[in-house]
Amino acid sequence: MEPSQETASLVKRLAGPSIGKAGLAKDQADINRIIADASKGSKFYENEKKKDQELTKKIEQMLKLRDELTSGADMQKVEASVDQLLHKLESQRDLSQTIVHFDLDSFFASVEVLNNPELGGKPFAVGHTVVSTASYEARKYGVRSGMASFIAKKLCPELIMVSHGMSEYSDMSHKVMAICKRYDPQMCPAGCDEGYLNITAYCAEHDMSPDACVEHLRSAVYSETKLTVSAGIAPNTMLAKICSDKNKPNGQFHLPFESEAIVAFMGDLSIRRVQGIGRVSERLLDSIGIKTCGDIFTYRATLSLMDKQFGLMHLLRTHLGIASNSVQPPQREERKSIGAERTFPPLGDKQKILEKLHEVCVELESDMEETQWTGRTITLKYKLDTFEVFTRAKSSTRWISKKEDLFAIGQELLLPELPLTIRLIGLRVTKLKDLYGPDPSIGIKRFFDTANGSSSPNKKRKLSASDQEISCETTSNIEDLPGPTDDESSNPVPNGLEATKPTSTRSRKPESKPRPPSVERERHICPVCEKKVAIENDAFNTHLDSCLSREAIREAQAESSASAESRTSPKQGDIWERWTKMTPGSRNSRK
DNA sequence: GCGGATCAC
DNA sequence: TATGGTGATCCGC
Repeated sequence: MEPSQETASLVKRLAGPSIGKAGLAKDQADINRIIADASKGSKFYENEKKKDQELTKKIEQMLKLRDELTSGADMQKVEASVDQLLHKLESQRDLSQTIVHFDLDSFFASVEVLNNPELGGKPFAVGHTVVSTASYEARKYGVRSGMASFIAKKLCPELIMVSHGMSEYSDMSHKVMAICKRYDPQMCPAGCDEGYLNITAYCAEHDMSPDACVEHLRSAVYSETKLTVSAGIAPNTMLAKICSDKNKPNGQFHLPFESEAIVAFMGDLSIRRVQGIGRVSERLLDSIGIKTCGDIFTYRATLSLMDKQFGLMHLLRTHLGIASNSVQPPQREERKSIGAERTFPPLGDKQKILEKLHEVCVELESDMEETQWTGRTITLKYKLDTFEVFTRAKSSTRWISKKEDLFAIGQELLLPELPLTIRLIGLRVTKLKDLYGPDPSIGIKRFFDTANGSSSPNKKRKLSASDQEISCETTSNIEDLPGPTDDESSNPVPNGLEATKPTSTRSRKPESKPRPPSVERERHICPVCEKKVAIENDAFNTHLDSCLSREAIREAQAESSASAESRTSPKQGDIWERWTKMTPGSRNSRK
């Protein structure tokens, strides 16, 4: 056998991001070999190789830095100071909430089997050029989500490819989410096939153990949809998510709610399993000796010296198994961007490329109209036939949402870059403004559409701070309340410095966790919906606008039972839209 | 504010 | 023959 040219890291990289997340098959080395061979020579392969080599170089530099930092430091002393931090973190551990993460088993594939029982027991995959979901039979061959279909075929020649049935997935997902909401009305969906619940109240009210509650949930989902779901039960979202994988498929896992057991559980857990640590961070950490969450403790002094590179606090919390235990549905006003992008066979002709840009503009306009957003900053994204990705952005003084405007700015950004051979074009709009209202003719649009427009004569006529105060203070409620009740978003890992000093020692219900000063944001309670809202950057304006509009809807409906629904529907829409649009041309049903 | 990178799903 | 789309965040400048 000829020795392969690839480094171990490249072979692993080519196997895709989902490998290493799940348990790896015993013959994973053979599988990786097949994947690398099938990829070899392609532009995709060359780009992956380039990225892999750049990362290797970055690691070399990082190790040099580590040696400099550690050689000049009193490691014992550093360790002692980290141990103090650990002690402080441990003292803040909150085991009072019961958090559940649920996850439908191979969701798309399971729905396909329901609709076409012939597929049962066969190796098949949902997707077109790329595998979205593989059936468990296909996974035995090494077929994984995100894998190019032609590679999946090489791994499993009998593989059946099935195209997406998005509307069916949509229906099923809605059903499942509705069932889960019975156990916590504040359920937070995390995509179409998973989500988080806080079942503390439900268990208390129904005098039920967490295990029984989750059994009940899973059996309800199965009896009402014939879909199986796995779940994890733990004191916070990070642990619950990890636990839901433990007895997959169709199982549940309950982590003991005890500090020692939790730290032991984390001890031999691969660092890759924790949210926010992807393939790159895995390699970076591996290079300094960290493979498991237990290794974080071993190398705590090094991590402390390299806080900037690794984010010490987050890793310490991870080692201890401490994370947010707050579960909240996403808020509409939290949205930061809306965009569209499309891949196509590589094009070099300027006119053809502009046609693609136009198509993207048409789609984006339609999405922005449907979801009632407008924005000021346009970012063009393009991918060359070499798979290299670039972005170019431009901020406008006007609110952009029409395809003509999108296209004009898109062209302005793209034309100076040409000539190029391009395989993907995308546009994204940021600096958003919410236009959501019950009726566009009487909605926010009418009052504020021209408010910030440079073309508008009454310039800067936007709802100012003093305007806010009027509407808010008359309802007498705007005051800094006892601090944020949830913070610590379940968002990606901050890979940077975190405060070592609590800003507050006040304890509160879901979790008492100090917020780093650098992240401290002012929040006020909205007089309408009584939720806390960031006050800066127009966010409060935006929120209040939409909230008042929703209030108007509710009053018009004069139907108290519908009020909760009407308040939450826009948020759900956002999440929904996020995954509904996962695949191009599959919004409706398959062909 | 911009551009590159990383990550989740 | 052939490797997705949406959205978020962070860092360095």
